[in-house]
Amino acid sequence: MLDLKYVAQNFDAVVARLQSRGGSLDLGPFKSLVSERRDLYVAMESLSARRNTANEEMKRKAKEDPAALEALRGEMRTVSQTIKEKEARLKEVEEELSRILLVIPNIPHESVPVGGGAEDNVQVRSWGEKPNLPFTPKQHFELGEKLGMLDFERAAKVSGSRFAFYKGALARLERALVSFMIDVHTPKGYVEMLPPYLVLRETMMGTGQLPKFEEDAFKTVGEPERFLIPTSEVPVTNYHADEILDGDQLPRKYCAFSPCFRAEAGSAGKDTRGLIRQHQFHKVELVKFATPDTSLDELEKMTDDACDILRRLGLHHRVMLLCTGDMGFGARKTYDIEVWLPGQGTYREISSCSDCGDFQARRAKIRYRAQKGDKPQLLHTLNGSGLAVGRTTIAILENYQREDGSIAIPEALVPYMGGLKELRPM
RNA sequence: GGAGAGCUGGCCGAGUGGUCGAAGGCACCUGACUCGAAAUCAGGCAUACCGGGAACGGUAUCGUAGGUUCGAAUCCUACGCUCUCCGCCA
Repeated sequence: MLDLKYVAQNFDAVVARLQSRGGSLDLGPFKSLVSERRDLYVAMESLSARRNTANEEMKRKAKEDPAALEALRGEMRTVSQTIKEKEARLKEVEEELSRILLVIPNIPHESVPVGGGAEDNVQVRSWGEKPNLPFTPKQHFELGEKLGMLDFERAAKVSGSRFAFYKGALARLERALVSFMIDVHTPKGYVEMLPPYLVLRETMMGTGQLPKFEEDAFKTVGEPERFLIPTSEVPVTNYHADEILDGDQLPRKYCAFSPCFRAEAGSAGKDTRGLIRQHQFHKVELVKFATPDTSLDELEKMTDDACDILRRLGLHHRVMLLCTGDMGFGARKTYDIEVWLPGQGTYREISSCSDCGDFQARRAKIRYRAQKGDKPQLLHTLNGSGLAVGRTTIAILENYQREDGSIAIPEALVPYMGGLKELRPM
């Protein structure tokens, strides 16, 4: 959420910056609501001040002058009534304002290239090379099914489309990747976290998934309603909601494994085969809480921490700086890491690392105190996949495939696989 | 799910209709004392918004939302959360 005062004071500049993200932006009656809000506050405050002084008088007159007390009581009755009416209107105005503010995306940082979509993203670096496979590489789902280790048909029977059963050594590989990733991150200062997978509406509001993207989330029935997390960014970022952290404890770094649940509304027909786009997948997420002056630097480090996993697995990848039109709702700057998939013959996103500035912190009320005695101020939140586990499994299948359909296991994972060095049909 | 107790400032905790933004303590900051520190003493110390150059003044906030009242931390209603006991359960 953007700062009300900031938007009001820099209205045209803000609108211009937001339009670079593309899409429609309707700030509606924002400006008139802001001035009405202000007028209401002024009126209410002077009425309240009047009531408070009258109450002082009444305390005294209660004993000395019962007649005057009655007169005052009558007057105050109407004053109180007026205050209540103004209060009611103010509530409406504020609700309307926050309805508007809550669906405004973050303002892109000035270092973000302006562009309309993925084609305007800028490659900032790459690592490794495409593997030189002397045969026509297969896609991961074909490899997985031939191994007898991926079963989409039975998953559809049990759960509908966009689900999968992993079996045998491939299930173990997914589990091994989780442990491996966490073990790489924690020595770098990320505190391991196992978060709740169901969260309240206000938690989804805090990180920006709601109110705008409700159709993307799975929701439980019954009271209170809860949402299946689309990423552990949601519970972990909100872990510090309504808190004031000490400046000398920043940055705080967390690393959380969780399944992620996404309705994938609006992606009908996209990536329908295989593991690329499922309703449920695993992710190891990195979350940081940083001071405003360090957050961009922390974003660079976080992106590199995510890349480190791919380097250790020997997977060729590139880092893309997203343009204004391709960034997520809460981000002010985002790097996507794209891994090379030989079977698909394309790069696919395997991680997305974002600096959200104070956008989420304002929603979730996460602040810090730079020095003892200083005023609390909003901190900056960052999050990034480190990595999407299912897509890492895909990358291993496609990059380490052999002509006979077996899969070599990257050396770094062998200890996590109990010494197993390859996947063979079961 | 049932019964009971509770929810007050960074923390602990007093406060049952006006004198309460809220005693006292801890923590923290400043000053005195000290070579320095500890101890002690004095003072300060919530957040947000509005007005003001500032000093300062105003308004709101005692789990949340309503209600009663001229006036609510205090009374009433609902809800949430925490703790204890019982039941159930991986």
